[in-house]
Amino acid sequence: MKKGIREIAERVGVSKATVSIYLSDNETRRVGEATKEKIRQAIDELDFRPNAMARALSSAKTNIIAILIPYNGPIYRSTYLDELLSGIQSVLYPRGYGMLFMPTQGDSSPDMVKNHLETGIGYDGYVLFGTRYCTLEDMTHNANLLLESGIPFSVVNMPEIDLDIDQVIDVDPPETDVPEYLIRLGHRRIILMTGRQEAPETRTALDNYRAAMEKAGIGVRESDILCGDYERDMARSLMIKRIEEDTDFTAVYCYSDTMAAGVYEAIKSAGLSIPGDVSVVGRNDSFFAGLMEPPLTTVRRPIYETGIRAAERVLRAIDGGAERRKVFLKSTLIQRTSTAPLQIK
Amino acid sequence: MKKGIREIAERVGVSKATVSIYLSDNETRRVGEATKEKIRQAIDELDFRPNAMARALSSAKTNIIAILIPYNGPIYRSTYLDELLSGIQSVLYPRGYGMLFMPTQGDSSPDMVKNHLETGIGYDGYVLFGTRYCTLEDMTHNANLLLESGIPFSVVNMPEIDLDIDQVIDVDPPETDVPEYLIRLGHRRIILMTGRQEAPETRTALDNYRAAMEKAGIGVRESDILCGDYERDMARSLMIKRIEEDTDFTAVYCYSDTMAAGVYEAIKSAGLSIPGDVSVVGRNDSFFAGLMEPPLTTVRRPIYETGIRAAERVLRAIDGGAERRKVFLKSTLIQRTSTAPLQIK
DNA sequence: ATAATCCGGTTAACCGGTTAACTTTTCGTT
DNA sequence: AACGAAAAGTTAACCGGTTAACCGGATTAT
Repeated sequence: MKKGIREIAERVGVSKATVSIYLSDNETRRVGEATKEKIRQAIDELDFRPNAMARALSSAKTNIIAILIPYNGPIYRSTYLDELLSGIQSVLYPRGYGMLFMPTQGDSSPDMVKNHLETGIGYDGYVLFGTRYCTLEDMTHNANLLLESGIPFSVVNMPEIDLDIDQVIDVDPPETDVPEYLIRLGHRRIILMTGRQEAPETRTALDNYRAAMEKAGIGVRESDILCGDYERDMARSLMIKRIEEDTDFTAVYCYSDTMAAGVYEAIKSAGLSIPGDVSVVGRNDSFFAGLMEPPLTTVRRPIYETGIRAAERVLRAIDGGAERRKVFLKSTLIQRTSTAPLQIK
Repeated sequence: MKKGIREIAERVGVSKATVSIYLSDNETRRVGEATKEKIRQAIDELDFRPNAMARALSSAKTNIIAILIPYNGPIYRSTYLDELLSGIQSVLYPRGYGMLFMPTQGDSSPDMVKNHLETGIGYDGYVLFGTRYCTLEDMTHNANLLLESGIPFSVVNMPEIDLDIDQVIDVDPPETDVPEYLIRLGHRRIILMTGRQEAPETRTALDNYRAAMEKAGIGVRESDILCGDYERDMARSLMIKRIEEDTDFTAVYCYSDTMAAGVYEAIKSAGLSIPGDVSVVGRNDSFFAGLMEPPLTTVRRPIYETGIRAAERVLRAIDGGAERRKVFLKSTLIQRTSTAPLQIK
C-alpha cells in the first residue's frame, strides 16, 4: 500500500491541502494544534514520506546542483578534481544542497550540455567544468546553452570565456612563472612537459614558456617540449624516451604533480639525481607533492578555493543575485627541495 | 515563454500524447513519419526540453543512484572513498545512471537514512557507505530502514550485517595478516596504529593483533596500541609522542596509508631510518603508497572492485533480480621496501 | 453595532509529463 | 464486398504534491 499525502489526509479527516501546508511549515497557524498532532501520528503510523519528485514538480526546487564534467573516466581518481569537488561540497552541503554527477555521451564535450539539458533538467543550478578534453570553443558553446536555459551556473577550470557568466579563473602571477624561476636558478635547458595537446591550458603553457626563454635569449628546442596526458605512466615513458635520446637538460617543468611522479621514476631509474642533476617542478600542489622524495617544488593552484567560489556564485544566483562575475584567483610557487641552482660541473 | 510538451503538440497540431509517445520511443509506429518530422522541427524551433521531474513523477524512474555517506566532511579528499566511488561510477555511467550525494545531518549516522528518505526519496537505488563514524548498530538500523523502503540498495565498507541485504564485504585472508607477517620477519615490538576507536573495523584490527601476538607468545603492551583518526597529521603527532616516550619498537602497522605517511614523517624527523630501524606497513594501497620513500609495504584492499560489485548488485535489483547476496572480496599483501627482517644490532 | 481580523480549514487548478484504452482511417485478404 | 488488422491518433485519468483563492464562524477593534 502506498502512503501519500492523500492517505494521511484521509486518516486524519482533513484535505490534502491541510497536510501539505503543515508539511511545508510545521509552525504554520493555518493548521490547529490538535490537527497537527493527528497528522504527526498518521505520518508515523503510515510511515509516510513525501515524494521529492512531486514536490520538485510543483515547487520547481530540487536542492540539487548538477556537476557537469565532460569526461566519463574515473573523475574521483583525479586529485585535481577531488580538490575542486571538495571546495564545492564545503559550500553546498551546509546550505542543504546535494551534488549530482551524470554520465556524458563520449569524452568530448561538444554536445554535452545539450544532452544534459535534454535528459535531465530540473536541477537548481550547475557547475560546468573544463577538462583536458575541452576546447575553448566547445566550452563557449556549452556555456551559451546554459545561459539560454536561464538556470544559474558557474564555470571552472577554463581560461576566461568571453561571455557574461559567472566564472572562476585561476591565473599565474609573474612571481609564479616557472620557466623564469628556473632560468633565474641558472638553468638554460628546460624541458616543458604539458598535458594534452588539445587542452586550452596547453596553449597558455607553451606561450608562456616560449616567452620566458626568448626574454632570456635562450633558443627553444622543439625536442624540449613534451606533450603528455597529465598521467603518470605516460609521463614516465615520455621521459625515459627523452633521456635515451639525450640527457642534455637540467630542469623539467611538469604541468601536473602526477606527471612529475612519473618523471621522478624515469630520472631515478636512469641513475640521475634530483635536484643534483635535474631540477623538477610540478603543478597543483596535490597532497602527495610534499610526500615525494625529494619533496616537490610546485605551483600551488587555489583549487579548493576555486570550488568554494564557484559554488558560492551559483547559490548567489539562485538566491536572486543578478550580477555575474569573473573571479580571478592567484597561484603561488611552493619551493621545496626538488629544485636547486644549476651546478657547474 | 515556457516550452513544454503541450506547446509542441499545439504547434504540430496533435495531442500531448502523440508527442510524448514519440519522445519515449522515436522509432514507434504509432506516430507517422510526417508527424515525427514536424515534431522534430517544433522541438528544434521552440528549443524544447522535457522536464525530468515530471517524467520521473509519472514513470517513477530517475536514473539516479543516491550515494549515502554518513559524513559531511570532504569526502572527495579521501583516497579510499575516491577509489570506491570510481568503482561505482565505472558501472553506473555506462548504464546511464548518475550519482547523487546529499548532505547528512551531522556526522554521525543514526538517523541519516531516515532523514534522507524523508527529504529526498525518488531515486532508483542506494549505495550505503559505512564510515569511520558509523557503529555496527547504526548501520544495521539504517539498512533496516532502507530494506523497509523497498528501494534497491547495497552496503559497502562495513563488517557483515546480519540482515538479508546486498553487501560487499572485504576480508583479510590469513596470508595478509600483517602482525603475523611482521612477527615472521622477526619483529616482536610492533605498534598498531588504528583509525577511530569507534569505527567497527578497529575492533577487528585489535582482535586480530592480540590474537597474533598471543599466538607468538608475545605480551601486548597497551602503549603499543595507538588510536588515530585515519589522518596524516594525527598519525604524525601520535607517533612523535610515542617516540619521545620510548623508541623500543621495530615495526608499525598503520590502518591506512595516509596515516603511514604521517608515521614516515615522524620517524624520519627523529633520525630513524625505514626499514633499517623501523619497518612500516600501511593499508589500502592508495596510489601514492608506491611513491613514498621508501615505497610502502601495504595491504591492498580491493576497493575499486568493491565499488563495482556494489553498483552491480543495485542495478541487478533494479532490473528485478530478487535474490540478495553478500559478496566477499579478499585483500592481498603488497610487499615493497618499507619492511625488512629485524636487524640484530 | 458593525467592520476588520484571525482561525482553521477547503476547493480546485496546476506542475509537465505518461499510459491504458479507445477511435478512426486505410489497406490487404479472401 | 466484407472483414480483420495495422496505422495513426485521441481522450482522460494519473503521478503526488503545492498554492492561490475562498469560506464560515469567532474575536477584537472602532
